[in-house]
Amino acid sequence: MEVRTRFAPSPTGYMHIGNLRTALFEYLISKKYNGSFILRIEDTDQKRYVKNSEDLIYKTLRSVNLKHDEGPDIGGNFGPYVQSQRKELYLKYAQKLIKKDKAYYCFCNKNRLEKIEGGYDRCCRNFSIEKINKLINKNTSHVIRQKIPLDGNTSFFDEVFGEITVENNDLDDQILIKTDKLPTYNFANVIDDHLMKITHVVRGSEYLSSTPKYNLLYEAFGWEIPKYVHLPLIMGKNLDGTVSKLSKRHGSVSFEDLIKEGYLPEAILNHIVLLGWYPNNKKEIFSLKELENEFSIENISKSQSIFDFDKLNWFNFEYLKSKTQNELLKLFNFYIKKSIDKNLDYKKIVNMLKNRITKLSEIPEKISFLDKFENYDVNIYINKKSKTDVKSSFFVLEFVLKKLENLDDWNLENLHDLLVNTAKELNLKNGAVMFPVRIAISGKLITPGGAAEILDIIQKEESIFRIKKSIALIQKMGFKKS
RNA sequence: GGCCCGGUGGUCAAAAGGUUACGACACCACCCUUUCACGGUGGUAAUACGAGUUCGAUUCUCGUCCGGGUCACCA
Repeated sequence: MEVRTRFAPSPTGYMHIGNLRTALFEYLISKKYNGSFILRIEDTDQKRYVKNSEDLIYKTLRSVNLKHDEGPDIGGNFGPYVQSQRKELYLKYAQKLIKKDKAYYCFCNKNRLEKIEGGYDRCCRNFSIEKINKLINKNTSHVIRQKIPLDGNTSFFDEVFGEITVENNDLDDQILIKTDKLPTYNFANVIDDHLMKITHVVRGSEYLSSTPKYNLLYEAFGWEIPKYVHLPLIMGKNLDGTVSKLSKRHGSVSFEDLIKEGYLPEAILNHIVLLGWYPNNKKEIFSLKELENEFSIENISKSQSIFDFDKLNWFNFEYLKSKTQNELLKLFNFYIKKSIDKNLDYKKIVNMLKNRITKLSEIPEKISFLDKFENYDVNIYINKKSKTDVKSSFFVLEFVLKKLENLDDWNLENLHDLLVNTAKELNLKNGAVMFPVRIAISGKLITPGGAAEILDIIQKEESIFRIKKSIALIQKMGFKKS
């Protein structure tokens, strides 16, 4: 039998990282067994519907390369793939259940329900046919509820968690069809999964406790029960140290937020696949193709995991490192433009930034000094290791300035040599020259890149200008020429 | 609170009765170095607790504790 999995997001406006991870696992399971990955939109809650969020779902799946084989946009043999377009179907099946005495009409209004303590009291469960007909003829609004057995227990087998048994007593007569005639999530899920021939129901473990009700439904219909694969939850750490289901208060937890922060889709995917699954080897960096081969249901873990931004940073850094200069140029372009107005060589900036950033959003702040030169505290010239102070720096700068003014062929190699030779000439450590020059042209104690690199990027005219300015600054603020 | 699930360093996690308890991230130190990074080397740090089963428990059983999930006309 063909393995079929489905990703069934609700169009609520953003892609939660936990949802994406579920989609990933569903995709991987289908690929692992050469099966199909189906996309189904679950829009039965008209109140929460956010317009155009289907587009966001498509866009997200595309950007992480999770291609679906069937779905609203590409069709398939089991459509329609949007639940609101399947409305009549659910009602029909619910009525079938009523005939089988596995479901019943409930006429309780919300007011009454709210007053009952301890959940629904099953007051409509045993209404006579006459009474029901009368109420329906009077157009009394109603829902359809599942008729859960009053005693006994229900077991199901989960591929990750194993056998789980609960007392039927603990299950409530959940609503199948709402007053608006649309199905609830739990009901629509069962119907659609069966009709779409889904073999593996993959979802977060928050659904573990409602799964017995699913089984009862499948049994009532006489349908084959799919394999359940419940995934351990992704958690977030709260400010007070406690943990809870990953949500907005934990920071950026939607895919699009993470992208905005400058994380790469591949890095995000790689990070979340390792949250709840582990490979048989010690490997950590996986391409999607590799995952398709190596993924296995047996290696899904049971315990929840915390979404760790440090680790994500590391993954992002690793993926950034593996990019070519051209790829980086494309990736960095937008962020460099944010803080650079001048016409500088972006390639050089990329080279300088490489290995120095973990996420793209760090770029603007890191390189703004290339564009704007601001006054600074001259005390930053004092450095033990480089054996520099304000006075020595002043001397070096004046010395180097003349040499730079005479340098015609302004390139990285020549600049580097010039500085090294200067140090030799003055009988100083390299650092004693590099350090003050770097500060003089950047105005910063810490910069990405060294003196030669920065000189090369901002070019001769600006370099000379900045050094002169720095010399003047030292004279004015700290050290009087003797 | 009832029910369900889980519990190995700060985080992710390997070890499916016998190990000096693997590895990665983070952290720290040192080396390299032109600041910061990168890179290299090394280090700190864990089986929640208590009983049992066993020659021997991280591993099996039970209890306690802790954590999480769920109890909607939301998904």
